[in-house]
Order: sequence, then structure tokens, then C-alpha cells
Amino acid sequence: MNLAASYTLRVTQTQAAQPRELPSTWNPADVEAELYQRWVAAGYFTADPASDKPPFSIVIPPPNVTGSLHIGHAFEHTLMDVLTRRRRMQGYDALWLPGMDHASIAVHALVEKQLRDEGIDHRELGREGFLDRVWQWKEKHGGAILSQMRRLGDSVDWSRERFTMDDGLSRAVRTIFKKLYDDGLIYRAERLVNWSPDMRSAISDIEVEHKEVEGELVSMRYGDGENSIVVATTRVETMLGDTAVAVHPDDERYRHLVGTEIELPLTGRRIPVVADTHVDPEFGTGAVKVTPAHDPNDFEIGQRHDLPMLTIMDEQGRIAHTGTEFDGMDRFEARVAVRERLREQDRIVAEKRPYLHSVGHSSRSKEPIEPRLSLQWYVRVGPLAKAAGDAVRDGRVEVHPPEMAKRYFDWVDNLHDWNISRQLWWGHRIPIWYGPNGEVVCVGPDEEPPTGDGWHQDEDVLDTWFSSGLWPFSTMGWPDDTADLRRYYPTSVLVTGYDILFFWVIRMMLMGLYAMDGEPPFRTIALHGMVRDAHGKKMSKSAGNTVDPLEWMNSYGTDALRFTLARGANPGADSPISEEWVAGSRSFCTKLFNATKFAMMNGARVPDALPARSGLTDADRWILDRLDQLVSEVDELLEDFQFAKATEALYHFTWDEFCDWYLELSKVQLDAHTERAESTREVLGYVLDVLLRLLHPTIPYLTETLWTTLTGRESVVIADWPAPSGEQADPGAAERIAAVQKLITEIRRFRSDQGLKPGQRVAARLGGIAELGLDGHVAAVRSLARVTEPADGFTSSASIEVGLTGGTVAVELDLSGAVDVEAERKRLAKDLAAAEKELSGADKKLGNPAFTGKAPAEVVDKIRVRRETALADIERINARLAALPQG
RNA sequence: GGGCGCAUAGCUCAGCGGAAGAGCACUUGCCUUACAAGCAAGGGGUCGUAGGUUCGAACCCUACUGCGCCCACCA
Repeated sequence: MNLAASYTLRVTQTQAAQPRELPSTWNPADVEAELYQRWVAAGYFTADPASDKPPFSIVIPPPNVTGSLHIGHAFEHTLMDVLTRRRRMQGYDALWLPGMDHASIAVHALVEKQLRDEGIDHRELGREGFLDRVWQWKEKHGGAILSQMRRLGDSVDWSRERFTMDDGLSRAVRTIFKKLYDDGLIYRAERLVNWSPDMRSAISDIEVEHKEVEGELVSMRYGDGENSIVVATTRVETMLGDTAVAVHPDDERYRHLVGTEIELPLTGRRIPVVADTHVDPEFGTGAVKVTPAHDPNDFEIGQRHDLPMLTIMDEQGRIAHTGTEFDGMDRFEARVAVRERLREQDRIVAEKRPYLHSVGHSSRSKEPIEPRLSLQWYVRVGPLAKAAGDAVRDGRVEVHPPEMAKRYFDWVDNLHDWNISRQLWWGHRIPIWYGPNGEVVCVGPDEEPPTGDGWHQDEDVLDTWFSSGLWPFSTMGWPDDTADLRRYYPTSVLVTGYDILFFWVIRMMLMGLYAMDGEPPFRTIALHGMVRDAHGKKMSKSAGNTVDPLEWMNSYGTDALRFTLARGANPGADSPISEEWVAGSRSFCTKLFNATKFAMMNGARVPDALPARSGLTDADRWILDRLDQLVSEVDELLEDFQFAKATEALYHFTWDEFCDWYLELSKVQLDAHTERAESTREVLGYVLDVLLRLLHPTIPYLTETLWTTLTGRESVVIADWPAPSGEQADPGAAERIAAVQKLITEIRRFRSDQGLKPGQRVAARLGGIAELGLDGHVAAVRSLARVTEPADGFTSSASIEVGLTGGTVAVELDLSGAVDVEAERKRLAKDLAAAEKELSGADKKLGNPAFTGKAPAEVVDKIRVRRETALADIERINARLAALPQG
């Protein structure tokens, strides 16, 4: 892309029917809603599969239908929007597809609680009645986040909004379930699952959080006398379901007991002692009680030794079926009761309390999960996981930042079969029918389920992640062969947090590769970190350090929030955020607003073509060269997902270079009332045009306001992404501007040291400035450093020498007795010390033959130059010191 | 128990082999007609500790210390 192209394309935009005037101040709230509506109405965000542009696509990580916008969303959406808007400007047919997840468990729990508050047991309503309520809830309260996304400025294609419970997506679920079933990749098995007694449903491994809790470790004696053995447990109540005691096969202490049976207290049962290598003879007593139906380890031991599996709890976690006095007790109640009974029987050998250990909790209901033996449907992930690993290993899918790939492999290579059934009602019902004679039939989406006496459908629904795993293609019409699917799948990039890598990304990889004949769901996985508070702490409700992005948008504007978020986004790393920083970003927006206002007040206009460089000043050439560099830099950084660095570069250019220097220098040029003033207006317009386009993906509202006013064109949303001008850079101009900046800064420092007020004009003679080729900059130096031309009666009462490349400028000032000699002496002494330190450092290096011999020539040269400069400085400063009046 | 990451200015972070950087905070002076949500000037760091490699280390290696995260069925 070159400049010519970028300008030609823009001409196709219509002239905006609005006044070319800016409000006096930047009030985001006044324009945001209106601009967003206009963008949507104009169809800018609507992808077009028939277009001849190259496609670019992102699917949104679907937020829960229960959700509202939190800072994490705002962060993730900002990044996605920056990518999407940039691609759109680059001439891609950009699709960012929005939607929501039905969030099976979350919604089920929410509506269930609502009903409970109304005094209704959801089971009484029945499945149909309950689902009616859920849909009612969804229509009324669901999807608050969608309007908040509009507020954020997300350039999503609303015409393609999807919900995981849509008919189309449900059909995709049915289709892939059937395919997996027919391929033998779905099976039913009775295993231990993570059971939530509160939800009365299985939950998946990833919904289990392990937390350190203070429990107890109780050692108790089974059997009697010679034939007794001591076992330890943190869950005394499960002894009611013990069906063995296990010891290590090589353990001499218990060898005589292996194969015998001992008495299990309180139950009247006798259980065998078995030998199993799983047991660690070093831990505790070296003997383990085995409860196959209530502990994952014990389950495996049970399988190996063909032990009975006694389920001693009901689905709500109450002791049941034991035929003991404990039946009906809650599991925690029973823990105490059983321990007390054992103590009475003198079975307790030791107790450790508190005993810290890790217990799995439901991430949903926060209660300890209960391993429970139950019949569930599983996906056999082995072959799918292999493909998912290979796709990243062979580079078809790129993980960014690359270090994160390790984590991906850790997970994908160690996947267990995936339990996909949930004992809930809200979700995709498992399409399995059972017949009266034990038949099991999987019914595809376009097939009729079997009818007749005794046939019934499985009661359970699928894990939420089952349907979200299909998201990149189910949203595009799969299983139909649609234009969208052909064009936008695989998606270009997936933007998501590293915390969701396992939950969601891997599921999409498994399902995408499987359903789409080996085509992965995305080319690149771009992982970002978590938003944290100002001190890097994790945000949580309990810590009270959460923030509300909407509040900040109200106070500082959406752009300020987005700019702050982008500025903190280093790949894969967590980003702290605080209100102060958002306020700082608002300042940036105000600065840009004022700069544009200034330029327009001074007649800045965007030229059809850049003025010939030969007619431009050094300042013009310098800022244009810097702008070219900025364009390339920002482009490369964004291509590499380096949002923070790209944003930083834009900030620095805008504020420190464009505003602080170019605008100030341009004032001098504008005052000249020559052709120079005219070309300066064009350069101002040109730089702002490019700069606003570069900033647009990050701060869309402000840039739209400024750009349309500046250019009179329709919208920056559909403007072209800037390309470097293609002009030859002029390093000479840059060097001269650097010299001018240094000269001005030195004079300002001197003035400040002398305590001169900014408004106080003093005369100065700039000796040697012409010899350095800076004579064209005298007016600028005088204006920015606030020194006037020497008039009659000028007496030099102070002078400073400013060392510049190629020589020095002697600045003589007429301070008319205003010089503070002591301050000057102090300043010079400080400079002298610095120069001497510099000299000795350089001498040390250059005196070291190892250095001069081994270091690259340019490094040695640099040091030599540094030494020369230091020497000259010392001489100059000494002369100045000598010239100062004594006393 | 395994794995990964981080320790740089008061705070939050860049830099990752050749003179210590940014934003915010701080000090001083200014309402200088784009901007006080601002301008100008300035102070502040033996780059966690101890070794090693190198002419040269914030940067590479080793150990240690302190944080953080992820995974895991130690009764």
C-alpha cells in the first residue's frame, strides 16, 4: 500500500453533512451514543461474504447470558476491536461476530434460586415449566452486556449475533453429537464424577477449584488384636462405605494380613486387606482405607481388586443405604457423629486438628464437591487431543506469546475423557433415547426419535462447553455449507485470556479440527493476561478491589478507558489498572482534541498530496519523517499484538513530539505569513490525518469526531490505514531539529536556574548559530526560549555554551544584573563533576587494551567521541567558572 | 508434589550484552491566547542477594531469598 492508493481510496467517501467545527471542549458523553448508532446504521461493521476484499474474522468469546460488562471484558473487547478496526481500515472484509453463551449451570442456578425465593420448588414446575421460566428470564434480563458492548464501541457485526441455544446452534450440537457417537467417540460409563450436592449434578474437572482447608486427620483402628490395622482419613464418615484396607505389597508389617478379612467397625461388615502398589508405605501407618464409591484413588484400587462399590450417600450428600443410625445425616454432620461413635468404641488412635489439606470445591456453588459414582456420558478425547496438539506443534495454529504454547501442550497432552452430561434442564438435551428393552439410540437432528411404549429421552443436558466448543463454526451456519462458513472459517485470530485456554480454547480445537476435516478454528491464538488492580492484585469482590468500567466510561469517556487498557496490554502478561490512569488517558484525549482545534483554528487542511519536500522547513521534514517511522512502528507492533508498545509510541509521538515541539515550531512558521505558513498548514493537516487514523482503532469516538471535522469526510471507520509516505527521510533535518531542541532546552534551563519568569524577556546573542547551519532557526529559538534580539545598549552579562554536533553555540544574555552568581557557580560545578566523571569513565575504557582490542569499532569510536566532548566541556566550564565574579 | 513466571525510581511497568527509561507521584516557577485535564525546569535507582562467564552484565550461567500463577487422587 502506498500513499497514492491511500488517498485515492478515500475520495470514494462522501462528504459529511456536518459543520467543520469542533465543540469548545471534548465531552465524550455528547457524541458516543450517536456516533455508534451512525456506524451501525451505515453498515460499517457488517461483513460481506460477496466482497472481493480479503476476509478477516474473529468470533467473540461469548459472554454468559447472565453477565454484565466487567473490566476483563472491556479489556478483551478493546484488544479485539483494535485488531478488527485496523484490519477493516487495511481493506479487509472484517467480521467480528458477537453472541452469548447460555451458561447452563449459572442460569439454571439463578432461575432455581429465583423460584425458591418465590417459594416454588423448580422440580414441581417440571422441565417444560422450568424452561419457560428460563426463557422468560432471558428475554427480560439476559444480555445486559450487549448494550454495554455498544457503549464500548465494539465494531461487531450485529446482523450475525448468535446465542448458543439458537435453533441453528442447537442443530450443530445435535449434528456433532451424532457424528461423535457414530464414530465411537461418545460412550456412557459409570465412574466417579465430581458431584455437586447443591446442584445435584455432575460438574466437570475444570469447574472444581482446589482450596486449602482446615480439616482433621483421624487415625482409627480396624479389626482386633493381632489382626488390627490403623488407617488415617480426613473423611471419617466415608468409612461406612469402605470395602477394603490396602497396604503396599512389600510392606513386611502387614504381609501376614494380606488376604485376610478384618472387621469394619460400626457396620458389622468384614472387609479384605489387599496389596496395592499405589499405597505409600512411608505415609502415615502405611495402610489405607478403601472407599471405592467416594474417592477417586480408592475407585481405582477397587477396580484393580474387583471390590464392591458401596454408594453411601444420596444425591444431596446425605448418608444413605448404610442401614446404620447415620442414614439421613448430612455428610458433615455424619463426620462428627461417626467420629464420636468410634471414640466411644475406643477405635480412635490419634487425631490431628486442624489438619491443612486440599479439597475440591465447586466453582459455582462453592461447596466441597463429593466424588460420586454415577452413569454419565463421555467424549473419548484421545484422538481429538492428538490432532489438537499436532495443529499447534506443526505451526498451523500459532500461539502468542509463544511461551504459552507450553501450557497448551501440558493440557492437551494430559486430557482425560470429557464428562459431558449434566443433571440439569437448561441446556442442550442429550439426544439419546432409551428403549423398553435396553436399546440405546442416538437421534440425529433431522431424524425422528423412536416412539412407542417405554421409549424415553435421556434426562440430562450437555456441558455448556460442549456447545461453546463449536462456536467458531456453529455461528457461521455449520453443518450447512454456508457462504459465511466458507469465507470466515478458520477465523483469523482468537483473543482470550490465558485462564480460559483450557476451558474453552482446547474444546474449540478438539471440535473444530474434528468437525471441519482437520481445519483448525483459528490461525492464531492471542492470549492476554488478567486485569488487576493498581498494585497488581487480583480483583475480587471479597477483596473489594473490583472496578466498574461503565462508571469510568461515564466519568472519563470510553476512549480514555480503551486507551488505558490498550496501554497496559503486554502479551500474555497481567495488566494493572487504576482510575488515575484512566484520568491520565482522558488528559491525552483532551490534548489531542486541543491540538486538532489549534491546527484547525490556524487553517490546517489535509492536502490531496503531500507538499514537495524541497519547499518544506526542517521542522516539517522532521515531523514527517518521524510520522513515517511511527506508522511503520505502530504497524509492526500491532501485527505482533504488542498493544502496550504501540499505544505508548502513539502517546509519545502525539504529546512529546507533535504537540510539545512541532506545534510550537509551527507557530513561528505560521507567524511568518509566507508560503511557509501555507505548507505548514498542509503538514499540520497531513500529520493529524495520519495520526488520527493510527489512533482510531484504540480511541474510535474522539478520532471520528476530529477526523470527520478535519477532513470533511464521512467516517474514519472506513478510512484507509496509514502507510509510510514513501518519501526519502532527511536525517539532516532531524539533526538540526535535535540541535534546536537542545539549544532551546539549555537556554530554558539556564533561565530556570537564574530564576527568570517565563514571561520575562531577555535579550540574547546567539553566537555561532549560522556556522552550524541553524540560521534558519533563529526565530524559532528566540520564540521558544523567549530571548529577544540584542538591541542597542546590549551588554553580555552571562553566557552559556551549548555543545552541539559540529560545534557550539555561545549564548550571551543581557540579564542586566539579574544573574544569581552563586546559583550559576553551583550549576557549573555540577556540570563539571559530571563531565569529569564522564572523562574518567572513558579513559578507563580506552586505556584497557582488552576493550579496544575486542569491542566493535563503532563502540570504541563512540567512547572516543564521548571523551572528546567531555574534555571540551571541562575546558569550557572551567573558563566560565574563572570568569565569574569572586565572592 | 510437579511445572511456569516475576524481582529495575515512591507506585505500576518497559528495557534483556555496549553511557539506567516511561507513565503516575514528588520539587520549583508559570493562568506564556490550542490545552492549568496545561507549560517549563528539576530531584530520585550500587537494576533482589552471592558467585561465575565476558574487554564489558540490569541483560547470559549457577545457587539462594522473596513473591505470584498453573497443574496434581497423597490417605
